[in-house]
Amino acid sequence: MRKSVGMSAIRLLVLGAVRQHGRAHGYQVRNDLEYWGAHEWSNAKPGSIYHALKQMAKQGLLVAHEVAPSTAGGPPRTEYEITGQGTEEFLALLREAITSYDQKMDVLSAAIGFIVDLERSEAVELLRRRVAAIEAWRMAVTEHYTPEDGPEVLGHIGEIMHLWVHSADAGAAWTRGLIARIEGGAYTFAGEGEPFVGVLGEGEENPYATGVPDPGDYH
Amino acid sequence: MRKSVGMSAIRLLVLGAVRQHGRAHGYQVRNDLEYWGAHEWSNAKPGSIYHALKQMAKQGLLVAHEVAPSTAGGPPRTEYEITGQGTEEFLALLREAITSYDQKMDVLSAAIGFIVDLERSEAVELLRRRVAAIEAWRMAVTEHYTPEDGPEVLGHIGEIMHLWVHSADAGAAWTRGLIARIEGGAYTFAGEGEPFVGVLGEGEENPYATGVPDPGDYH
DNA sequence: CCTCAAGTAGTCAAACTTGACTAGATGGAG
DNA sequence: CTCCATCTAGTCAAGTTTGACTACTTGAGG
Repeated sequence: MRKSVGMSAIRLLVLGAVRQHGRAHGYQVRNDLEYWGAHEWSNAKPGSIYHALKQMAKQGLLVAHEVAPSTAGGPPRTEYEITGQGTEEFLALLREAITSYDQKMDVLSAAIGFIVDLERSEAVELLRRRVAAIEAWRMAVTEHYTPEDGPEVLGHIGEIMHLWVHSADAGAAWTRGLIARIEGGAYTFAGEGEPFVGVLGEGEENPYATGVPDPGDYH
Repeated sequence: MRKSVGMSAIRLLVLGAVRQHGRAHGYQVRNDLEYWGAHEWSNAKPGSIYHALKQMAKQGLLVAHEVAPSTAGGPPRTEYEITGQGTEEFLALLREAITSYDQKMDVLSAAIGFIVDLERSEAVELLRRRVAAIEAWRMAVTEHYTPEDGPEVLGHIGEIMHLWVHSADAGAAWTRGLIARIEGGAYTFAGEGEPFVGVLGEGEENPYATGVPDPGDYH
């Protein structure tokens, strides 16, 4: 039994991308992630992607196939295939990412991208647990950081807590909305026929590759 | 003129903590950050803190003084003092963190902790710019990711965008609230007399050191 | 006086991230 | 035909983060 590795958006993204293709090389993963806009909301940069592939291959979650020179220019490429253990890990990461509240939006975002790989009922169940987790966190944190001498003693430092609670509430509201949409029949989940295709076909162009400026540029 | 280094919560936190003391050793910084709850909402772990201190000393933002054995047990310690360049960098980081919208809440949180180091009018001005930046980002992103064939074509992937926009809106709302409170006279800013003391005195105990479980534990 | 838990201060290797870089193939302009 | 911009696919060194570990001191209890 392998020790579970810490949550990270890249592992989930890369594992999920390889899984959707069955077999994929790094550049393909890189393109999928760009198609999903993952470079906007996560640290999905080339180096991290190739590193994750190698690492997970070493850990037995993927198997690496050495493959002949590229069919479309550039250096030869290595293809990766997901293993049984990799699939287990993927599902574990996915469930954990949806359920737990750790205010890392990149992890949640990655998980939303794969949520349809679960069955509809489980997705709803996990999202409900998420809401409960957020509420529990909120309660613990407001109780703990409410000084007996009144909130004034915190001064402006209290604003930080306020920010976190505010955005936890926003996260909870969004989650409830998503639950409602899913229960209302939106999207196609596992075992419900023709799944939504979230990957680019061969030679298909990516309409979202460029154009959204880096958020950091807004100032 | 030194090239500006990428935004990171640790650099801002550590620089600001040293600055408040005038002169501080690593363990002191570590304690301040814990007092502010920074270990809850940022990667303020021992290794990162000591690393940041050494790094910034190497870059001339801090000067390291080798100091005699600890006065209170444990190994000898190194004290750090902020330089003129360090102060400049601190203010630059602070202004940048408040103004720009990069959806990294840890950076913003750190900045809020130091916002009273600016003058009230500048704080308000920067926060207004922040709101504008969020709105600009929101507009760019909604326009760019709205397919001509209607939003259905995105499938569940569209939920990711929805999440980001939702939390941007929450961030904007919180920022507006903060602006209102500051304009309403809350808190004590630079040049307004007795500042709020955000550091622990010698031997004073930290009421918030433990007790809030890790967010990841909620699931 | 001895012990041992708790506090003090910091180090370290392993893992991860970043951004720039390499290097071959294709295809269109001149 | 040649040049060069662009795409393909990936590597690499430098920097950063993590969590476990070390080593020393104090002080309370027996």
